[in-house]
Amino acid sequence: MSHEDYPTDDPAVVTCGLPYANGDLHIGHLRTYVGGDVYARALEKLGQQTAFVCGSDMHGTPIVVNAEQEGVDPESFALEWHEQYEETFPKFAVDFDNYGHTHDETNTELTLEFVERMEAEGYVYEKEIKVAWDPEDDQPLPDRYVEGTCPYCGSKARGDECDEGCGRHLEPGEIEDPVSTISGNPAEYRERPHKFFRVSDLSEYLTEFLDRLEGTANARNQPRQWIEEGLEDWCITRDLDWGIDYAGEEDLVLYVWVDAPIEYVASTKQYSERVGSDVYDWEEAWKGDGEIVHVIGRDIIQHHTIFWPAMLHVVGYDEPRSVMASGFMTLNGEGFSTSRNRAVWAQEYLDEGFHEDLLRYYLATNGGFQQDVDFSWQKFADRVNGELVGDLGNFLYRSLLFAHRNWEGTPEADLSDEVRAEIEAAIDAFEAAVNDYSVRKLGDATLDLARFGNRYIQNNEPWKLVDEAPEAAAQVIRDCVQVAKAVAVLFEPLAPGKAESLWEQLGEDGSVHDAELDAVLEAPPAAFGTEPAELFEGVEDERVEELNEKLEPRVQEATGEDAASEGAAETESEEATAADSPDMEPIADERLSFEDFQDLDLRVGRIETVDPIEDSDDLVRLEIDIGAETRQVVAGIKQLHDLDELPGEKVVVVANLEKTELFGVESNGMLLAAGEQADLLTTHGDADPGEKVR
RNA sequence: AGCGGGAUGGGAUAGCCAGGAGAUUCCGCCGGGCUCAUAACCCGGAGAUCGGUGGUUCAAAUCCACCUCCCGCUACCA
Repeated sequence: MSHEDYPTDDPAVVTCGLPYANGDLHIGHLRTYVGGDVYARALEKLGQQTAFVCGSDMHGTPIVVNAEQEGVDPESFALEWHEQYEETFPKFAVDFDNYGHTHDETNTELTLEFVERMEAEGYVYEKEIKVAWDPEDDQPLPDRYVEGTCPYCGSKARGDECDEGCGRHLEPGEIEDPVSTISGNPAEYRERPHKFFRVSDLSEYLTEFLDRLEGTANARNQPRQWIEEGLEDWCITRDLDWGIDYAGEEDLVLYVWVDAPIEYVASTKQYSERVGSDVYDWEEAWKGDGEIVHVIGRDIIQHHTIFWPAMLHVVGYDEPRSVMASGFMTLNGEGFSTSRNRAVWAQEYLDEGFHEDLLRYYLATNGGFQQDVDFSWQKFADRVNGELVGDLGNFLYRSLLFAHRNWEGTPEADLSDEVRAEIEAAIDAFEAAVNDYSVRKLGDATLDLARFGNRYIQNNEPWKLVDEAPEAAAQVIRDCVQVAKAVAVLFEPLAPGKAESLWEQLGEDGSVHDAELDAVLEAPPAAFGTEPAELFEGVEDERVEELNEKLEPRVQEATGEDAASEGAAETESEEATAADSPDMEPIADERLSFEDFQDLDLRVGRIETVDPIEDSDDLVRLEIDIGAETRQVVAGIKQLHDLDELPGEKVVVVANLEKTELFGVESNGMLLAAGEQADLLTTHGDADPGEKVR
C-alpha cells in the first residue's frame, strides 16, 4: 500500500461488504454496491489496475435458523439467495470482476490458511467459556438467539451484542440471565472449549493503522474509542454445524466474521485465476503493495477497522488503504425495514421500468457518502428531471442534434482553448474526487461540465451563427461535441449504460468502459454512429403520484406496526413485541382487586419548592404540601419542565410509597406524571392539598 | 451522562481534515432573455447573524474550548 495519489503502479482491490444470503435486496443496500462500483470504475478511468470483487456471506446462525424454518438445508438456502444477488447486481450495472461466496472452495482453503497462520504466529489460544445451552434439545444456543442482560450496562441485550444498550459486542457467555428467543426457555451455561484471537496484543498496531487509514472519517473515528477502552480477545469459533470447520476441532466452526472478509481475498484470487496472473496478480495485490479499498455500510465499521486489519497484519498481508463507510438510507425520512416491507426493493425499482443509471446517480450523488440519505420518489424525480434531463441530457441532445442536422456529425475545427481548459478542469476535478474517495464529487465534475456546455452553447448562439458565420458556428459545435465526449468518459462510472449510448451516438469505437481519461481530449470521430437521441427521460408528476400511491400504504402500515412493536427483534413473536413497546403500551391484562387499589394512598399536593439536584441530569428535589405535612420528593423532571414555574402547581402524589434514596437524597413519595415528557398530573378543579384521590 | 452523526438563504445540500476573494449547487420565488434543445436552456435579482458564546489568528463556516438543539442506541425518569 502507498499513500501516493491514484493512480499508483500497484494493483488496487475494491471490495463491497458481503451481502448476507438471507433476504431480498432493497435500494438502501444498493447504495454501498453502487458506491463501490462507481469508485472501482473511476479508478480504472485513471488507469489504475483494479479488481472489483465481492461475494455472498453464506454462513452464520440466521441462515441456519431461517433455512430450518423453510425446511431446507443451510447450503441450498444460502445458495439460492447467492444466485439471486449474482443476477441482481448486474442489473444495476454493479459489475464485479468476480463474485464468489464464502462457502466455496477458494474461500474455505484461504480461510484455513489464515487461521493456520494465525495459530502459527501464536495469536490463537483455547479457552473454556460458558456457552448458553438449550437443555431440552441438548444443543448449544447461538448467541444471536439468546437474550439476557448486558453485563456492561445492564440493559436487555442480545447474546452477541448489546443491541439496545451500550452497543458493545458481547463474547459468548458474557450475557447474564440468558433465555432462548427460539424456545423461550431459560438457557443454561455450559463450559465449552473455544478458540480466541489475541486481538488485545494489537492495539498499538491498530492505532497506528487508523492513523494511516484513508476513506471516510467515520471509519477512522468510531473504532478509536473501542481501542481506548481496551480491546478484548476475540472468540473466533462457534458451536454450529454450518460454516467452515475449524481444523482439528469437530464440534467447532469458524465465526462468520472470520471467513467473511477473507472472501475479499478469495474473490480476488478467483478473478486472478480466471484472467491469469499476468493480467491481474492477486498475490501482488494482497501480499505485495496493493491498494485495498473497502466499501461498506457504517454498521460494519468495527469488523473492517479492528478485526480484519488485525487478521491481515498477523498473517502478513497488506493492510487496507481505505475504508469507505456509507451512511444509511431512509425512506421518506424513516428507516428502511426489511421485515416490515418498508422499503423500495431492488427488483421493484427495475419493475417500474426505470433505467439503473438514474438510481445510481441518485444514490451516488445525493449527499456525502457517509451521510444518511433520504429516498423519496419525489426527490428522485426532481433530480432526474432537473439534473439528468435538464442539464446533462439537454445539453447533449441539443448539441449533437445541431451537429447532426448541420454537419452530419462533428464539424471540422480544432478544439478551442477555452473549452479545452474547461474539460481539463473537469478531469482534474474527477481525479481529485477519486483521491478524496468522493463519489458525489465524481458526479459533480460531470454535471458541472454539462452546465458549462449549456452556458457555452447558449452564449454563443450557434443557431444564429449558422447562416451568417458558419465557421464560427462550426467552432462552437465542435467544442460542444468534445464536451459531450468528455461527458461520456467522465460519467461512465456513474452511468455506464447511458455513457455507452452516448459513446455510440458519437461514433466512437470500442466501449466507453475501456476508455481512460486520456481519451477525453482526443478528437471525436467526424461521423456520428447513431442519430442523436434523448439520453434521459423525465419522470412526470403523475408518475411520482402513482409511485407514491403504491408505496405509501406500505410505509404507513410499517410505521403503524412499528409504533406497536418498536425495539423488538425481527424474529420475536407478536406477543413478545407488544409487551415492550414504548410508544403504545398495551393495557395490562391482569386485573387488580378494588382492595388492592385502595392500598394506594394518592393525595393532592401543592409544589412548594423545587431544587435541582447537583450533578444529576434529571433529578430535582421537591417540597410538596400534602395537607397534613410537607414531603420531600425526588423526581426526574429536571430537563422536562421549567422549574421556576412549578411552585404553586398542584400535583398528584403517591403518599404511602416506601422511602428511597436517589442520588443521595431521600425521596418520601412519588410524583405522578404521564409519558416520556413527564406531563404532570394535576387537578381539574380546586381540590385542596391533602385531598385523597380515588 | 456516554458514543456516533448533524445544525449553512423557504426546503435540500457543498465547503470544514490541509483557515484567506462576493459562502457552493439543486429545488422554489421574482424579473428578463433565447427559441438549437426534453415547458428543457441562459442572464439578472431577492433571500444566510454559516446553532450560540468565548478564544487562537492579520484573517474563522473552517482550528480550540464551553454551551444549546436535533437524529440514532441508552441512562439517575420512586
